[in-house]
Amino acid sequence: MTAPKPAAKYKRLAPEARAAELVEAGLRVLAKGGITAFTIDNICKASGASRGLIGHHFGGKDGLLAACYVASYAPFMQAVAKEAVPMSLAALIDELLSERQLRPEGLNIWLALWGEIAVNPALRAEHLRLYRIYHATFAAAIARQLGRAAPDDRDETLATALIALLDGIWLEFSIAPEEMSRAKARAAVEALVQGPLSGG
Amino acid sequence: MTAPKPAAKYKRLAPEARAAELVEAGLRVLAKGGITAFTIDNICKASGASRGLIGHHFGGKDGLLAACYVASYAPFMQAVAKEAVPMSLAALIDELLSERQLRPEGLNIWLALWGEIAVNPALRAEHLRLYRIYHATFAAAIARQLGRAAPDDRDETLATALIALLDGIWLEFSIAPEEMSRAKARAAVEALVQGPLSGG
DNA sequence: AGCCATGTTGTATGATCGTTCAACAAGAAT
DNA sequence: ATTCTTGTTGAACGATCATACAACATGGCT
Repeated sequence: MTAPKPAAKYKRLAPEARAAELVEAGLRVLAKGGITAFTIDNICKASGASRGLIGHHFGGKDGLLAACYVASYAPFMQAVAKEAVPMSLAALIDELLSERQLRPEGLNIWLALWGEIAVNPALRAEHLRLYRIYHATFAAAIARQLGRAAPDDRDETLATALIALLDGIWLEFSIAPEEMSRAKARAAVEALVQGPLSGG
Repeated sequence: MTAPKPAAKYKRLAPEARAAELVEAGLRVLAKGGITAFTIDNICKASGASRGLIGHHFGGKDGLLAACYVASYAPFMQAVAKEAVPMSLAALIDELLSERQLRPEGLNIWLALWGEIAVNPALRAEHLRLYRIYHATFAAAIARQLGRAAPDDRDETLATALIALLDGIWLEFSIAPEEMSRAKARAAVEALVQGPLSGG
């Protein structure tokens, strides 16, 4: 018999890998229980890691929360910010109402994070930065749709309105899925958008 | 000299009056610090009452939170549900974007409550009940605007869209007041709404 | 003036919170 | 095989959390 190899007590990960696992666990916790459930204990239990790790990798709970925010914005930014191949407005809306983006779990996360953005200055700064990119992408797509080279004031306003509309839809979809389906969302957007964007 | 009247150690209130004070204090706490700050200690400090009172009047923290939700919905319901004198759609929108309704403090409260609605079944049930009234009022106003006696499917869809749009505007207004003013809000609503509601 | 129903207080309690940190071990380097 | 860097652990800590409850005080009542 060879000497029994002692089972490793834990797996050692590269910092980025461990950070990614913690962010994922944090998002899972947010999806399930909102910001109230976002505690060191819950996150570590969800991740299978020990309590010291969040402090070690993110400096504390707030650091992890900010990382979760960035991570949950990422899919939207990825969908939106393809500068090389600018999407049409219809494609942009389709993407944001797709199953990939409009998912109740993801929206619970957003809801929890929004509540914190309103209150947490560091998170708000990060939100503003990302929002402006998001808004600019919409404005550009609208301008393109209307045959303009660059967005004018009216396009900016439409972009604001469209983002607000989509945000509101996400909101209803998350708060009360009983009253907002993906089909209803599409119908709602079409009902409001076709006027200003086709008529000119 | 007359005998010095000993200063009363506390003021005794009728249950409804005390409950109202606690709800108000709870809303103030939510506005300032979000759901995270919604603690017995903070609320009692804000209200000037002692810690036992919340349990006594609401059965616990959750009971007070539900009461806060109802209370913060009240102004909207009041603005919206004037069945005796149905408002025009324009008046309805005007009211909801007025200074009386669209205030950043109030919206911080909504944000905090929304985050809980998504997670708290009791709160969600209450939300559904109130939302349906809200939605019906919008649909009726839209139908009236379009010269119909009762709302059809298209009016229902428009009501959904309009509510989502207003929710989204409230959201942006609350999260990032730097990017959403009352004027921008009006412009955004007009930009999207004038098409389907004037053209027919 | 005394009684009494009940609104109010504040301490006690146990659970849970975020953070810290010294000891530990994994795994690459040698 | 040994060394060394550093990712990881988990107990300890003080702060704060929600709740319960026995003692207390108020204001109306008689």
